[in-house]
Amino acid sequence: MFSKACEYGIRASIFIAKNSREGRRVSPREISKEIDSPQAFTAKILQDLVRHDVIKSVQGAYGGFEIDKDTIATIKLSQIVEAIDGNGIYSGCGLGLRECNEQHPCPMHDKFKSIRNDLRDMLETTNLEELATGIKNGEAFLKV
Amino acid sequence: MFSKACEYGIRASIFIAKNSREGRRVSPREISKEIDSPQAFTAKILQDLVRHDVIKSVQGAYGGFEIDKDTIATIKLSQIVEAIDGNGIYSGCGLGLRECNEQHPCPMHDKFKSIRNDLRDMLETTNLEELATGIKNGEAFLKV
DNA sequence: TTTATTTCGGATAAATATATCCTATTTATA
DNA sequence: TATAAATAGGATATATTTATCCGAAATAAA
Repeated sequence: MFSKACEYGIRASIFIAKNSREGRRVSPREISKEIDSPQAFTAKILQDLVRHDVIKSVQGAYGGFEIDKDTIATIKLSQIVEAIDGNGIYSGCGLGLRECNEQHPCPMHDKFKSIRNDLRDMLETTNLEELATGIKNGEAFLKV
Repeated sequence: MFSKACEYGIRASIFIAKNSREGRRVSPREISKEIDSPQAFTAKILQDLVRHDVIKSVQGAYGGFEIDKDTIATIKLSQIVEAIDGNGIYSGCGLGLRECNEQHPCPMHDKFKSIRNDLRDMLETTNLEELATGIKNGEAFLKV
């Protein structure tokens, strides 16, 4: 469904959100340890998310990654997915046709449309705040 | 969502189904032309579908690919997807956790579950017969 | 100002997915 | 039986994704 990079990116963002709420900046080392992902690769993805204004980085000693406390609830999953995988997952054709729409549909078009829309709605209505809360409460996990 | 191989595989299967209904066997050359896919690569995927008993091949002169007329309506999209991509798309965790279930859920687990289930239902209740009908009636397309 | 720590970014490697090429094997028909 | 046409399958090439390594730049604190 999502690329590895995107999976790591979402998990990392949730972990950063949880720690930012507690006022803690985190490093790629700590992130990759807590979400069980390759460190250097995860660092690249984090830089990507910084460039897309999903998270913030602070360079130099005592630096790390963080998210402004008051924006955590405004960051939607769709922003992370679009930053890393683009929006093809919920805008492209399920059978890979370049042009697929009501006027020129692929055979799966109608059946696929509702699933794609549900996926888009879910990504656009889920924010980092609620996901981070699940982790904090110990109801959900970021690894294993 | 699906791999290129899987997209080609579904489109090819629909094209074969449409032609088999009309009693015509088709070659990889004709298939790849009609679904706009790379010929040799498509041929590999067809062999895969033969091994998984989704389609049938007839070797030698006047051979080609076909589907028994009476089984066309029984072949579900899920069979094609599983043959090529496996069932990870609607059984795995959205965030890539090896173990993700009610007892040990990822933060997206509940929200993702319904979408995954809808996708699985769609793939399991859609058969080649109905998809081929759309093509035959000119209501749907396999390329562009 | 020096040092230790940390992100940034380029280069490279490894793994996987996608695509092509060529030959062997099969088989209907002349 | 010979031939032509077709799938089967191995070898290889290319592109993309995933992953690692290393040095440069930034920065807080000693």
